[in-house]
Amino acid sequence: MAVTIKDVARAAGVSASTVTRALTAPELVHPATRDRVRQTAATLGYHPNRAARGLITGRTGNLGLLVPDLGNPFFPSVVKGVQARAHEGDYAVFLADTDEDTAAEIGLVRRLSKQVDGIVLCSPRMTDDELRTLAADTPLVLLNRRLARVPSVIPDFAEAMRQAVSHLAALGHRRIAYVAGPRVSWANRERVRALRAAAGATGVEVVEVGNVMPQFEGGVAAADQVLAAGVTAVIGYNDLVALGLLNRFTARGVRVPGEISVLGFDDIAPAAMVHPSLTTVALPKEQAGRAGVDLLLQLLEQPDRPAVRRELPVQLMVRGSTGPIPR
Amino acid sequence: MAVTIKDVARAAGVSASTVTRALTAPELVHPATRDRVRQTAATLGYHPNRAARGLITGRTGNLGLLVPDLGNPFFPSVVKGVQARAHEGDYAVFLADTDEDTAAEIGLVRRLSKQVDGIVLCSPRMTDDELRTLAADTPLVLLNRRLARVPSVIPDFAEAMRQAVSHLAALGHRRIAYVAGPRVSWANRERVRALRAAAGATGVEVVEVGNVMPQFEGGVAAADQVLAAGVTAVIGYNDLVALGLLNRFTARGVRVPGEISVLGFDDIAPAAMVHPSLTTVALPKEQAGRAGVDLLLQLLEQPDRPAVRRELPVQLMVRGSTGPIPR
DNA sequence: ACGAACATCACAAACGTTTTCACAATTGAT
DNA sequence: ATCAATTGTGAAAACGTTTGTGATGTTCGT
Repeated sequence: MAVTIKDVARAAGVSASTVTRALTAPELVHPATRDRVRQTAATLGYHPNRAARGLITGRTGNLGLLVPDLGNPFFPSVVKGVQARAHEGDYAVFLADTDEDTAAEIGLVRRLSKQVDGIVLCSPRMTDDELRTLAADTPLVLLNRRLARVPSVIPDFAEAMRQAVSHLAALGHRRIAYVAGPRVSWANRERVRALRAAAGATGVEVVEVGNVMPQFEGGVAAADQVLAAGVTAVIGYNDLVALGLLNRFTARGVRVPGEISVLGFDDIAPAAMVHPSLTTVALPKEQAGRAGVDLLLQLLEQPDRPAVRRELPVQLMVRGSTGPIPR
Repeated sequence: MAVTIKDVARAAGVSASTVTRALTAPELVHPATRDRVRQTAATLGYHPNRAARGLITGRTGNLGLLVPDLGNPFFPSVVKGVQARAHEGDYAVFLADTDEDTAAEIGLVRRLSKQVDGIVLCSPRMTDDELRTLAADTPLVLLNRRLARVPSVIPDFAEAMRQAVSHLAALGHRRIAYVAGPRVSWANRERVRALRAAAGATGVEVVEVGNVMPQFEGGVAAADQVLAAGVTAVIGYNDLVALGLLNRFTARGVRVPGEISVLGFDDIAPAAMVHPSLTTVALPKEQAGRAGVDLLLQLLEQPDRPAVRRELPVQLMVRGSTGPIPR
């Protein structure tokens, strides 16, 4: 059926091993035969069978990517970045969605790990120990999560919160709310810490409102508590939560930013589609995906190099949902 | 390193072939040895090497999925459905994003086709002929596209437009605009046809406004033309376009639905997040993904069965962006 | 009690590569 | 002119499975 290496060998009048070398180790064969082999391979439309190659080399040429929820536009953006970089390196990408389910997460990693050379884990929900166990078996890179001795790429949370809080402080806000994401989310804990630091430095008081799912509905659910807290601004765990807040405020007739300012995190597309548009701290999503693959490919080439930790820049996007405090 | 079939064979005191049969053709081995083999395989944590298996069986256990743009929330939903159904059937999924690029689309299919048993093509932009050529080489299932002799799953466009137009007609609208999507989009052509039929049957006049990219920006760009066309309602090619229209209308101070009603297509999550929320025709996204995999698995089992064409039900979601005509 | 049919299993070949090893031919140094 | 080193190539083994064939022992009908 498909054209194999033997077909090429026969057509070019050489042995199979020469064909292999002509294609993968050009310096080992005579330039003349190399060109001839490559030529016939091209005309015959030969492509090496990756399964056969993988069998002997132990490499699949595939990467795995796990995300907690494709329904959050944040993750498709990351996926795009991963795809782009992976294809450049001639890797294909297995994608799996864990639906925010920790158990499913571990199972999927185990399953994937047999079929890929390495895995990019985006915003994993599992514990540090579980993570470390997996990292011992499989080359792993973490996105939005930091763990000793495992390569990771994370946004600059501290700077992000500094920008957010400075912006609100400059508008006169002195008492703000933070709607927290899932308790198991490392990113949430990190944001809280960064927020406290930034708020402390600026003399802004922070009220924390319960843990919600990192979704639109979570924001809707938290909105009334936020209003009851007597604050003049609120920062959502992420844009979806902030959009939920915005939606509920509008539905209740609370003017944004007239009566309360709303600030998000991520800068997903819908943030710019609503009215008022959402002020948010933009995280480099595609870039994070690309960086993740970069680190993974490095790890595959030099497995015992100390783990790299890459921190990505962030940028506050000032839009319509933040304004001066009510006077 | 990893535990192989020989390890299991040795531990169970049988030959490798017996191990294989105990696991894949249980009726061929004695129940006692079958159980013993399975038991030792389990305790040793044996999992067959898929590359090796693929080499001999010619099957990879992998599926490919191509989508035009992960940035449109419609597609992540489809991806979720595909994933879910594929994992049930013990298949893993290669995902690729073509970025609305026809050339990339063909290249990616060719590349993927070597590594998968079949491909789900979602809203492909290539021509019928190109599609047919590919379908001759690789098991293919089409989503949102119909083509003779190729299995496909499509929403019931005719019914969708009937529901949309009836809704608007009942609100008194007699002259409406349609903002068209990409000219190369089969779905766009199909929607136009269905819209004309529905409008003709209801006595509603339709104004078509240029072809735009199926994105938020496309809707924003078309909004002013729509207003200039002197219509009382507008249907967007999809929700993103409709959200763009909505956004621009709001920015210009045009009241929705007071002065103009807006209707979308798809029912993506952001449609319910904006204010006013977007009336739209919901397409079964996850279900479409699942159905696509269903058809693909059928095709793999019975390659020369006549191609199935599955039509999925749709549902108008009436929300805040449509209302009675201005009086 | 005898051969046919069957059940149960092991052996070996095959899948398409890569890689090790060895061999021949050529080159360079003495 | 001789030997060592180098270059270019082929044969064969290996990767971990599945599957065809055949061997052995058992069951059954007569």
